[in-house]
Amino acid sequence: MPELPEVEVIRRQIEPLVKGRTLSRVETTSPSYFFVTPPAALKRGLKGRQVSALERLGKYLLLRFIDGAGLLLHLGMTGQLFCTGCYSPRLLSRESRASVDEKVGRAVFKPDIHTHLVLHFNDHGPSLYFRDARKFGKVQLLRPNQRSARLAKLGVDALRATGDELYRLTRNRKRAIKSLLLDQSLIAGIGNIYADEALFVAGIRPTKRAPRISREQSFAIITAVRSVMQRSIQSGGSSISDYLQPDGRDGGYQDELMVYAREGQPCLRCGTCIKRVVIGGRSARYCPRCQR
DNA sequence: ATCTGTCCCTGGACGC
DNA sequence: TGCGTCCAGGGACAGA
Repeated sequence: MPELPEVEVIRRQIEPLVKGRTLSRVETTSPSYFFVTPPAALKRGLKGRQVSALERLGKYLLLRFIDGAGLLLHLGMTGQLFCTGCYSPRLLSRESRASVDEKVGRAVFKPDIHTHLVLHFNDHGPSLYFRDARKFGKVQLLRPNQRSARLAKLGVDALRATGDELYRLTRNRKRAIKSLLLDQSLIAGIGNIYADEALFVAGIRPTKRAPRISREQSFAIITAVRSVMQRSIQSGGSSISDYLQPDGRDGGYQDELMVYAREGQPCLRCGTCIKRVVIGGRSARYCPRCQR
């Protein structure tokens, strides 16, 4: 599922592709929970707008237009952004998602029933496709100077958070450290994968209560968050369930995971069986020996 | 402030 | 092989 590193990989690939271009036509599926802004209003509001930048805020993407308007995107759990012509062997697993391009003999993405938003540009260059099988994603059009309540709630970006900040956040809060790391209003961008991985690297058990985290441990956690995420961005993100890069390639970080999705398997450091525990309704994986 | 439960949704895992 | 059932999981929100 897309967390900060995956969203950042997407941003880096898509921004140069769309910057400076003007939207000509927008296709959508029917109104649903997915569309914070109803499809009809989206189509009206996007047409003719010129892209100035693609920003990332936590796990959100904000497509900015030169007049100050913006298109806010959240990928939820299964959201994917693709560009025209992207291809992947994985796209072949579902016939509806892709067709084999006869000329190049490979699986090229083709919009299907789960492709809820398509952005076409007036230069007839590559289009942008937002596919989301579970519709946990979100699309919202922000008018010029409209403040987004969703963005306003976000805490400091995970790549910019400091050990001091985390230490301050852990005072006077009784929750488990894992649940605190997942709280987007405190630190934005950390999801289940990177919370588990960072806590492993920092050697801290996810169930540990926030007030019991020392200043030193706060620094260790933030350092781990940063290193794990930067390494993941370099390798193209974690292709765990649905995530693919916009050009269709798999990420590489799923092969470097130490605990996430490794429940029941031996710890790669000490051989102890990786355990799973539920914290705040979300599962957490950890090594009982390496993490105290 | 925080915790719990509910909802949104569907593919994949699992049992028979 | 095939069908029914269960469930994960980010985030918004309501209610305790």
